[in-house]
Amino acid sequence: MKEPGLDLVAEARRQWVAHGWTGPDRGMAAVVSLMRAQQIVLGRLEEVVRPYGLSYARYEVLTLLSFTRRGELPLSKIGDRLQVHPASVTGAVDKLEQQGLVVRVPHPEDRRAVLARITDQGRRVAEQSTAALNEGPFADIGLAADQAERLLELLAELRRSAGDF
Amino acid sequence: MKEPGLDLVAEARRQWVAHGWTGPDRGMAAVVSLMRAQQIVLGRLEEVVRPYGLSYARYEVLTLLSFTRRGELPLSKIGDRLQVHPASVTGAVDKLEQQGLVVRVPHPEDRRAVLARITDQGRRVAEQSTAALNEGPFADIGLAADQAERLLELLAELRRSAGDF
DNA sequence: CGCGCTTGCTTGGGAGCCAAAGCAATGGTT
DNA sequence: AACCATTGCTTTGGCTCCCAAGCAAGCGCG
Repeated sequence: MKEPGLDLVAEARRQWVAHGWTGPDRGMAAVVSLMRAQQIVLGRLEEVVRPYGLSYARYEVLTLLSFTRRGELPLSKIGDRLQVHPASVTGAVDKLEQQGLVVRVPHPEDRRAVLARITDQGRRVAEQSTAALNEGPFADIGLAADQAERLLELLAELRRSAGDF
Repeated sequence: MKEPGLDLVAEARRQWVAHGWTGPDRGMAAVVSLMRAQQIVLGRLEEVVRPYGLSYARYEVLTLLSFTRRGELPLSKIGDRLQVHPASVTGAVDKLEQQGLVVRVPHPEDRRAVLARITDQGRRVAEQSTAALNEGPFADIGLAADQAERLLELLAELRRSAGDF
């Protein structure tokens, strides 16, 4: 047994209140919950996707490409859509390229830009890993459907108020 | 202006539905929201805490220590409470130690164990950074109080069903 | 007693993210 | 046409997290 039975977030919140920090205690608890939940969920995703030789970050890139008309996108667009730093995109594409799931091709009009294009093998891997995610973590995130929907709304509200869209 | 006005999560969900993946689309959207929200929130926290020479990870360690009776804890306990890998704790304590916010002292009974003890300076930094967080991100996470509370509950439920406690 | 499993920490390596700097190509301005 | 700010990508370096391996100390069992 390694289960302390205690909710660490509730524990932290009690500390906050005990120190007289009532008010911020709610936000603190929400923040800590968020971090922890993300950690758990991401762990699951990585697990599911690993057998396909992917990390979740690279899975996102691959899937994004598979959704585009021509299967290609400038790296900058990838960064925009996925909300990650250009350097991260470079790294992900490097790895995907050396795995043969993507190739870099020059942009036909803008010689500064580079397109990442998904390969046939890349498409196969994208399909398979998506299927695995759809059957696993995406099918059940540990909440009832209406709860998941409500969570989604609250997170959207949080993101909205942070200017995410 | 660089605001596309579009919610990228809603966009992804549309793609899912368009591909006939209805059902998992909800979980997918919830997961992606969660990741994005965490990214946003963590970014805020790092920002607030940086002026004190801390990262959020190290802030957590420091605060945890400040809450204990004697201001010290074996590294293993820190890992348990914060739910992070032992190697991460070693790294965080290394850094805190070289910043003079913490010292390593031998465990009086178990010679394998090492205690991290917060220093006076560490306490000051912990206080100040906590105050900053309490006035900033913790006071307002971008949701009304009842919404934040509801979010907290949903995340707790998610964590619970993942066996987090 | 002593062998062996467990526990506690550290080290080394991989991967991700970000910030800042460098370089090339663009494109608007004068 | 010449200039210079902007854009697109890469590189380097810092930080976090994890895994796996290594080593020391504790503990339990025959």
